Amino acid sequence: MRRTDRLFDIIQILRDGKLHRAQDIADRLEVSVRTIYRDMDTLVASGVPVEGERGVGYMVREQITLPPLNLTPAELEALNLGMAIVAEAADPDLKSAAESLADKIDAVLPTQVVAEAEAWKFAVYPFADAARGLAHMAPIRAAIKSRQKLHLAYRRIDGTLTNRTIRPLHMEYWGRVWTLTAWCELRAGFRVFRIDLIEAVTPLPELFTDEPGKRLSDYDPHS
Amino acid sequence: MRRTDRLFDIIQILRDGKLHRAQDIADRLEVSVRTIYRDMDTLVASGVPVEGERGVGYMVREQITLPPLNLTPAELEALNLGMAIVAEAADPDLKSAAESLADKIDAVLPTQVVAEAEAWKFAVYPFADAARGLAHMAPIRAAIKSRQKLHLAYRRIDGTLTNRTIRPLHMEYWGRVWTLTAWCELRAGFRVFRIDLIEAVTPLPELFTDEPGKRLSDYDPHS
DNA sequence: TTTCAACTGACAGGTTTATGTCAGTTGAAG
DNA sequence: CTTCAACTGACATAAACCTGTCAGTTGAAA
Repeated sequence: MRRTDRLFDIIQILRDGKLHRAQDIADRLEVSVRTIYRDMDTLVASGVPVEGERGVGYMVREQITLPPLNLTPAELEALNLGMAIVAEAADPDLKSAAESLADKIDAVLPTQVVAEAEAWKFAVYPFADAARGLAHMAPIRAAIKSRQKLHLAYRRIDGTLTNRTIRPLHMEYWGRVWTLTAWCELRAGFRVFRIDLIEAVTPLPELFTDEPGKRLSDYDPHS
Repeated sequence: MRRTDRLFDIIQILRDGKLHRAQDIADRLEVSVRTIYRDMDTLVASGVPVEGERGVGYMVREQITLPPLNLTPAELEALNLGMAIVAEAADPDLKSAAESLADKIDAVLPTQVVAEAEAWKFAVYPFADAARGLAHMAPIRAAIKSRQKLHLAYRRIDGTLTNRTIRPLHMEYWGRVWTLTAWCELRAGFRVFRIDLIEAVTPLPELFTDEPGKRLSDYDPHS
């Protein structure tokens, strides 16, 4: 984890909003300049808003601390996802909070609670490998909802690229990867795809209806 | 990432709820039995409910698909965290959903929306390394809220173990690590601690009040 | 057009991590 | 008490990853 530590340190150094030369950072962290350049690559790829200018140095584009985030009804989808992730946390409070949700949904959010929750803000940055494949999730989610067929370019683990037309049925999160369960028209059977291995998603004009044998409820992973 | 792929494959194999011998899994994935035993360790440590019985084989304790999760007002804290994480996603829909929250909080959640959101469920498993340090978050959060001093046993990156009494002020998430910003009584200054490097948190009976110079609003990372 | 510092590619050495092999032990069931 | 297969520890090798060095190129500003 030594490298992770250094990436974190670099963010802390840049956080002051001032200009920093790679050389100086390298000296301070006792690594070579080349390593700093590589680290900067990683940070940029991870979404940290740092900008390097030739002949000048590095500086963060915007202040790294974000305003407090709060929540809304219309984003219940996003919330559901968030809760699934939070339930993953080892923190027992958060875990049980996320797990005891089902029966209280239609209640009102008292504004008073909101003020309390402002006690902390989050400065959140995506880190590249965690985000792999997430770009496909929006069209997939939309297609599940609208019952729209999809065309997938899917790269199997052995490297083979396959093309399929599918009926998207269900997404699941497995802690490391997301999967898409679908009825595959080509193979005439249910298939589970890893979303991070999908190369391209193309929504097709064709819609699908519930047909016996092709519904999610017909899918039995035991068989 | 080859190993990650295999861990995922193992989960898929076990998912059928049937009995599997390490030997068979090893053959199928073309690795040695010993490697499978090591993988099983990792999966168990990551919270996958798999059980091995000597002389028998491996089987998952419960079905891996969970019922749909929904949300509640009382867990606004958990939600806030969840949204922070969701905002991290590259998925533009989810991102904007999470980002456009602030002004709609006091609204009601119409039950109608809820039904729609049931379109997907999540099977969520913690994976060990992501969870490091999360165990401390509950007491820290509680202490921030109740303005209670904390005693920290903190291991610096160089390995040194230090003991400090602090006023916990603020938690932040940096994509890789959580930090705790606090006023350190020992050093009489603001310090930022990485939560994953905290060895132990002990809430002290002593409370603290806002004192000029020791409040979060007095903390200026630029200085 | 010179200087500065960001940036890139290639290669080599070192460290860390993953895996296989081997030689055991353990607990349950027959 | 024998069998089965989960499990453990130790060690060696192989693969992956990280880092430094070197020899460049590029873009902006003075």
